[in-house]
Amino acid sequence: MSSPAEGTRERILRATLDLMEAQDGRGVTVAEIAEEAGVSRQAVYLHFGSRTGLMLALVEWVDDNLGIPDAVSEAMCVPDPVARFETLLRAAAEFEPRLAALARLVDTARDEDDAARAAWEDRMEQRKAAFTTALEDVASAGALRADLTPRRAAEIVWNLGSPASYRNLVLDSGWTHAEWADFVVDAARALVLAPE
Amino acid sequence: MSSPAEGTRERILRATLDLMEAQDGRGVTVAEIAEEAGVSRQAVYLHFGSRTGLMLALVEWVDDNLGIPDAVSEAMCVPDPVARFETLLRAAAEFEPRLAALARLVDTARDEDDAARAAWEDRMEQRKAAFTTALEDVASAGALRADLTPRRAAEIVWNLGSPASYRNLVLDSGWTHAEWADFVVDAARALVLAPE
DNA sequence: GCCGCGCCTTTACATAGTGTAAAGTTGTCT
DNA sequence: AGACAACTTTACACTATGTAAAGGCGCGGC
Repeated sequence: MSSPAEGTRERILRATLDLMEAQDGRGVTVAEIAEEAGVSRQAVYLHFGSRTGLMLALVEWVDDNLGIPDAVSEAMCVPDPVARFETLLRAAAEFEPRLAALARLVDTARDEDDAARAAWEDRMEQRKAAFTTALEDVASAGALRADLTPRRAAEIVWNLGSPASYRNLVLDSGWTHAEWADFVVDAARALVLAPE
Repeated sequence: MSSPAEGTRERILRATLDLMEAQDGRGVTVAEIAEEAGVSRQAVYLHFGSRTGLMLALVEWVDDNLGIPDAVSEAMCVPDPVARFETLLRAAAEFEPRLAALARLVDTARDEDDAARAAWEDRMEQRKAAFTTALEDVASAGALRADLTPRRAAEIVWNLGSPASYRNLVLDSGWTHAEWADFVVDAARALVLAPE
């Protein structure tokens, strides 16, 4: 992990994530990141072009290094559509804490930066798409509430498990992560699945 | 109440709100605000001390000028506790669009500014407190779900109707405001009220 | 050996926005 | 007229982002 093979680029990305988690995503400057990574400030610009470029790279890097694809493909193996959907949702909820600081940073940046905005919306869209697919199967099995389309149900579920929801309930209202994850799954069940 | 001082102060606040709504809360500078209000940049600092001070004043000003207290006290007159709670929630949902741009600005600022953070959290806390009170009456009437405290139920409801939820579903997912408001009320009913 | 090249450092500078300081202007009240 | 408050003007300090340019240094190939 921390072998000499870890290049400057990785060191910068790791330093950024570390600082963000330590400072809860607040006011992390390029100079601080460079110092934390033990490189010059210019090295950051050489690798990422700008603060925004760094953040976009970070979003991708975190996605690729947090095991999210694994968890998703594992969830896909569950045979029953309803159970599959709930497994997927729970997996998403599981990753939320690690994503929270990142979400906060990008969310702040997207107010000022169109590229960051686009990248973030793309990530969120992928998430909605994953829920939509899972919920199409749920609908085929007749287990979706009659007045909802899979897409609309996916938007409801995505909202329930979004970084914003995590922030509201865990970071700002003092819930534990486990309480929040249970709530997300229960609420999704109550709101988008057909009553039995 | 109509001294020249009040006039300038109000012009600045109105200009800030106008610019925020026009630019969706993105990158509004003190210089722009001053120009829009037709005053010097220093006048803003004379009145509000800092950008943060301006935002805090704006939050209060908007609260006092959007008719929110009226709507709340009106909701309080509904006799049945459950109907009262739902009226309160619907009133809150009704004000969300006007609050959304403001929420965005303050939400961005609170990542970097402790005073803005505190002020915003205070407002949100008041909102949760209002729901808590309403839900205590619901609980007394035996209409709250058995496994929830009024406070916890209030947090769930507040999250459902929060600026973050509005942003997720209306601004980012293309729901209409009416669809969102209906969803918030229906979801609150399903999640915190006892099944009949 | 040494040349070139990629990677990084150092230093300097341009720009934008926040916030402070201080002197000057203007209208109003007495 | 004179005092006062509100506001303007000008100037400056500071911080953060981003750009520019020149130089150091190790490493593989000739």
